[in-house]
Amino acid sequence: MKKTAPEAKLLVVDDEPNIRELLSTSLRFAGFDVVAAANGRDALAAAETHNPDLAVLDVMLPDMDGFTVTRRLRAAGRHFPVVFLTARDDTDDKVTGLTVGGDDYVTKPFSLDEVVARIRAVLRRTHPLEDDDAVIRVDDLELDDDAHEVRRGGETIDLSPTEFKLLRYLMMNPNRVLSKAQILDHVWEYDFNGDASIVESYISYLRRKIDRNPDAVALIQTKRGVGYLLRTADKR
Amino acid sequence: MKKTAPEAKLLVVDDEPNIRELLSTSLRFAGFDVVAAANGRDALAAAETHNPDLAVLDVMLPDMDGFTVTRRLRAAGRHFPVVFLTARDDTDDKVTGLTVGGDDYVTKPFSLDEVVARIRAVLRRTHPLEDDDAVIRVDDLELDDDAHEVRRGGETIDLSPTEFKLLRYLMMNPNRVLSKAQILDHVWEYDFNGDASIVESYISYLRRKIDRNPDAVALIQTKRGVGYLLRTADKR
DNA sequence: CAGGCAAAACGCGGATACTGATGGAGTGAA
DNA sequence: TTCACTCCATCAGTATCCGCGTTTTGCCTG
Repeated sequence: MKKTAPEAKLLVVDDEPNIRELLSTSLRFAGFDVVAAANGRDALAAAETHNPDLAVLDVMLPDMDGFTVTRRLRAAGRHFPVVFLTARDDTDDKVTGLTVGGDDYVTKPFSLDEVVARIRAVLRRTHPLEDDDAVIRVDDLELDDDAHEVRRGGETIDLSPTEFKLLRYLMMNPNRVLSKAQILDHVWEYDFNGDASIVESYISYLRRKIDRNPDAVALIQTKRGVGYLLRTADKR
Repeated sequence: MKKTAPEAKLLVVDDEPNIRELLSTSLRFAGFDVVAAANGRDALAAAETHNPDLAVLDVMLPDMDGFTVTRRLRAAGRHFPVVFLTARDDTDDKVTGLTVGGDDYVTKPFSLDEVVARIRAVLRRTHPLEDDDAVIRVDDLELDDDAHEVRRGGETIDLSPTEFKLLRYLMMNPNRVLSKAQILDHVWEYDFNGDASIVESYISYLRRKIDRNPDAVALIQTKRGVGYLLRTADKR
């Protein structure tokens, strides 16, 4: 997994231990420096102590809701951005105002890769200094996260949301075999309980769209019995 | 979001914590340097201490009204412009006279993007030095904020107020996908609690007026499942 | 070494749910 | 009245996921 150049410090706040662990672990693995808290009170204290660059904040906490936490943080002079976690049905209609300022939100159940991508996007917007680009490149393949657009050799390729997330995951890990289980864990929502054959289907969809030229070396390769791999041309 | 080049310092005064927070956060993100106050007394003190370039001032404050605050500021030799926040049902005679100097006013409930635009407009008028232009251009599309006018290829296009605000938001963020939630948060008034499908309607209206030529590449593009995007032709 | 076998991967087709585009009705304000 | 705005219903087009039959591949055995 590509690391963010200067490691940003994140504060993860969720009362469900499973989610908190899941997030902490994968964000840490993504190269972030992670501090976790289980409720609003601890979150405020942790913010004071660690002064994070961004917070991932569940809106439903046992002691106070995420908005209150945010308001108190801001009142205390902490102006780092927040990525809110909300239940899917809260968001569709009611809860608004989550994207004000540099903030953003992700609905539960989320896919891990999606959360990482959103966090990176928010950090990119609020710390525009770094030359950290929204575009990932592998060979003549370009994936632009801001525009949500994929090009191969300049040609725009149209992908469905899941195809896009899958390709992004592959492109973040070029020349590394990714098992179907890994792909499921990162790209699909964490409560998905279908089987891994769905990954085969989506790999097949992707191949049809990005590896349509049968003469060229395929970017997506199968490692039978192990997983899949996105290969760069200049690799051996 | 486009930032203002030389950061101007703003004083935000409102007694409702939510509004104060909402404004502070989004103005800060818009590139301003923000100081906030909850009442007239604190506002006067803050003006002394921080010497802002502009104040955003609620006319209804617990201790004194916004006009009194302004009068005292002026008496103290502070002549920075003020953008007043007023209730929609305030009588006209109260509101007239607000715009006499370089001042302006916005009615509550406001749209965040609208407030930012008005503040920029006032600053533009009072600090004409900066090469900060009132005209946003994307391809052959021009939006003139001062004249409140939109042209495509020289041809003037007539838009309703909401259509105008929506287009402005899109044009301020070219080549970036904007979700319906983001659009609602920035373009609609903060107390709007209808659902996001209204955005679809307005996108549809805009397309009819702006992308009426079916042969040309559409400026407004749909990213299914993600949001909308205003595309520039010269995409790298 | 050839042939056969089984597991893995693939591709297709279809059920189902969802998303977005659009037209029209209702409401309220100028 | 007319214009903006909002909401709703409908329709078409997509996306997702699963199941099943086919193909490929690696391996084992004779």
